[in-house]
Amino acid sequence: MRASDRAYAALKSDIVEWRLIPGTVLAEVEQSARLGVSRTPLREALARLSAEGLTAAQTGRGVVVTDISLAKMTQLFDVRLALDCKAAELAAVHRDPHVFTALAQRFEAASSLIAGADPDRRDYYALVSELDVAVDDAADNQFLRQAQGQLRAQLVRIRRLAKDNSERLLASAAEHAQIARSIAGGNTDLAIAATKIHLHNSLAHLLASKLSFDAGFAPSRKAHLNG
Amino acid sequence: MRASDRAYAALKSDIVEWRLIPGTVLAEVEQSARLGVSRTPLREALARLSAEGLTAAQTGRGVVVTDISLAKMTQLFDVRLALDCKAAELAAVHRDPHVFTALAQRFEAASSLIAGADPDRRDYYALVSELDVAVDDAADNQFLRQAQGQLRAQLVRIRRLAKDNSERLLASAAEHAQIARSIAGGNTDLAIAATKIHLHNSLAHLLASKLSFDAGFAPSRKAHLNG
DNA sequence: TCCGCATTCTCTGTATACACGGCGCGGGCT
DNA sequence: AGCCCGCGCCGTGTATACAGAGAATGCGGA
Repeated sequence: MRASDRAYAALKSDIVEWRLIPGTVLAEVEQSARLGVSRTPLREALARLSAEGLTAAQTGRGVVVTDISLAKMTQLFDVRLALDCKAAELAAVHRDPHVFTALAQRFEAASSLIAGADPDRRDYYALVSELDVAVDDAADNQFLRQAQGQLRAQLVRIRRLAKDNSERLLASAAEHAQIARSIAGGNTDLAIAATKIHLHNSLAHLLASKLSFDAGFAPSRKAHLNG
Repeated sequence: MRASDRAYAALKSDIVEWRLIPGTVLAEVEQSARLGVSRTPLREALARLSAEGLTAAQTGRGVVVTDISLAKMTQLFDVRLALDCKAAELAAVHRDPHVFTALAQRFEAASSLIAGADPDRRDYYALVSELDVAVDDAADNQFLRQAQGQLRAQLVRIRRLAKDNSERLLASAAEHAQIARSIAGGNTDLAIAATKIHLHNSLAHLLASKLSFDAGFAPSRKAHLNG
């Protein structure tokens, strides 16, 4: 694997998992030393991250990890609403029914995943990713896939803010199961409706979590600067 | 201005204006010599172009200018339908009525622009861009803006394939006027409907142009390779 | 004559050295 | 004592040198 790919993957992982918090300045020499690559591939990695919006280039001061405001989360979900609904619509037309029926069944049995010991619920989120990939594959649209990819990087980072209690996750699983069943049935209207429902509930949950997160943990902006 | 920015702008211009046709291999040393920059900033420019989908990195053989198939045009407009409708919807909510009323009036008087001498209709397309920018500004959504930006780069290139006769351009102007008036009126449903109409007609026109273009000018794939 | 292998050549990927610019700090002047 | 100017350092932006990998071509054998 190329050094620039390793640097990109490492930085992206560090950002979405909050090891590098918003506001952190990513100096080239510092990061290249930390990651064990030279400045050239690191610059390529930073350019890719900036194109995805995970970092932003500040004139003279290098690139900084972007922050996530309430307004941005709402904006993100506005675009997700448009893209995910279109993806669900296209997938419902071109889908292989067996694939989505199988996914629906796994979501309907997801309570075992959610009840598991892992506090990060990796098994459950892996299943969600499987559905995302299946929808992308069925939609078969490279532009849609590309646009979705950029949004999902932000989304994984936002997810860490959410208080993922079992209650919400069980509801989320049911919503995903509804989406998968609708796509399996080839019902575009239903697939779109189910997607709208899910995104609405997800955003509502995230906004509530973000409010309590800001209130309880990082009330001032200073906490973002001493990374 | 930075050398990487100049290289990016020059290459992007060369690609969207068909001076570099699809299939052309952009070797780093060759292009860096042609553009008068060194390989490092050129690589950054190529990376940005590849992220936008105007070029694609082929393992070992460098980056090549991507081609535009009928299927890709349809895919592109599927995503545009989702994003432009969402943009129109958001713009209709947050708009400044005066801005869009003025734009609607200019589109209604656009026959003078279309009747002009310029075969490329730059004045008219500049007006279209003004509307795009106004919608983006009114929608006020950075993620939407980012996704739109990537699609529009492809679109400008596709536009060059279209046989822009006065008839279609007059109809297009009327459709844009309808969109602007709907947004000015704050009517989201109407703005979405007008956008759908316009995109449908645009795609139909482009597909017809592409068919005759492929049939009359580049029937074989060889023409893409000797760039 | 055709297929396969090896060699060579070119191109990418990476590292490093250098230049330019901005920002901060310290000293001097008012 | 406060403000302004200048010097120095750190940071990015660019150029270039080097190494490794992949593809094309040519030669030899079947």
